Amino acid sequence: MSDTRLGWKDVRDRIHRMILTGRYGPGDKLPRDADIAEELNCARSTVQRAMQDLSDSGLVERRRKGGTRVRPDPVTRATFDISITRHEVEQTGAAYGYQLIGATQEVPPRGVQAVFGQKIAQPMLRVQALHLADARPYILEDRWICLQTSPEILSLDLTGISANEWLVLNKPYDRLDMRFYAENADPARAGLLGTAPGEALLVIERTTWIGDAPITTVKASTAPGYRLRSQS
Amino acid sequence: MSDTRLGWKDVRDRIHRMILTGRYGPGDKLPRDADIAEELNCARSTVQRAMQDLSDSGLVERRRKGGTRVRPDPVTRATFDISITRHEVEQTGAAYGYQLIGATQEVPPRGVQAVFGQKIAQPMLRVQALHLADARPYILEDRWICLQTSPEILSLDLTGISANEWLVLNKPYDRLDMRFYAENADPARAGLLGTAPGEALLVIERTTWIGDAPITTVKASTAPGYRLRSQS
DNA sequence: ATTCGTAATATGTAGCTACTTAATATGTCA
DNA sequence: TGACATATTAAGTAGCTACATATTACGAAT
Repeated sequence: MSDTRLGWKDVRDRIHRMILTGRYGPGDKLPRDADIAEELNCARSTVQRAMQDLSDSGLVERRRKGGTRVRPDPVTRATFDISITRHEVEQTGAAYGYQLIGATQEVPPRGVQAVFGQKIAQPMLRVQALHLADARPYILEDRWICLQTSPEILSLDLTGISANEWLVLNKPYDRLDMRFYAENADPARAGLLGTAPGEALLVIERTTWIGDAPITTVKASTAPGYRLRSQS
Repeated sequence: MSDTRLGWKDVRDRIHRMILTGRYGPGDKLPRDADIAEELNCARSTVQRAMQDLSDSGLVERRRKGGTRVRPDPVTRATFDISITRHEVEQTGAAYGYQLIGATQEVPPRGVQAVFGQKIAQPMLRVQALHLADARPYILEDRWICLQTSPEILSLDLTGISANEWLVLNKPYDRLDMRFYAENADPARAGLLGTAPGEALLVIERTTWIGDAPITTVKASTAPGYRLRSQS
């Protein structure tokens, strides 16, 4: 049929195109892997890999015995890469700056206790810091670090290394939870970010866990104009 | 060694844990797949699948001949599922409402022409609509639809079906570009969203393409309080 | 030394077999 | 008719072989 055999990406694209062109619509059932394999003259494992990929990207749903069908409620799945803030700044060609505002041991407020699912209030390390790009405020982070899982943080000089960077390199997480929302700058944050109070800020909240134990939660308020773009 | 053989997810978790515990740190080179396979008494293909997964999630980097190494610049990869707005609303248990504000043929402004990479200014269909949750404003969308790729949209009654939904079901895309940012509500949007001018709004911009041809671009201004959460 | 071609090597892919697992369908018995 | 055990089905996983491909490493020629 063809001089070159089909790779699993070819198979994936082929099925993808069939869905795109309406050959199969939302909710429709696709043939069994084995039949597609025969049709395309390739191995079932090739179709299986192709289908896995389509399933991962949210285009189809696969169930044992039930077969494969086009998702009736199509989702657009977007992925974002969030790297260490220093690298993010340096990648734009700007000079990175870091400024520690404060590091204190406090009992976290209700909201922070809630995201951690804590019952009893335990003191945590609160680190507030400002990331700069070409000496201009870039991201203001308000971070709470669990001292049970990261006691070593207390012996660190946080004026030199950002807690962000140290944690990413030394405390890899298991589970991650992210929230995005917009918030008006209060006077305090406006001052630190060098903007006017009331300015709309994109806020990125991240909480990381290792097993059931929380590691840290950050509220990163980005400077006005900050944009997050999806990969691919 | 064990009564049950290791699956590729077991292998993945095992390597993941080795990185978590510091057995291998950022930048470190991992053993060859074949060696790991022998070490764990499983097939190379099993290790390969495990490694692929770790690579996909941004934890390790793999290069032919170069081997596998822990990413020196770890990224946290977050995925978001964006579904049809109606489904999103209904899933919260709220009643969905849709209100068409206007549909006109216009030549798009510079900014829209730019995201589409258009050289010559061609008229497009502009659809402005409001999505409601329990009769309260939820998302205000300002959409531009390319008439070259979707001429059928002109014969639709957009008071009944949202352009959002029709496009997702009928014009699947090839490529997607997303931007997130925060913006202060201008008086017009504030009125439509039932909030005060200046309020911080989370804005989600999406542009979809089929091949090289643009399909649509939307600027979705979410009502205050809107939050986006990452999956898993 | 520098350049360039070639060999060596680790991952990537395809194909096959065999078996497992989850979900559906069916058939039996009350 | 309904409930429950059992068979069937289609995807999921593991193992193996063989070959492809991308890079690095090395060695020869200039």
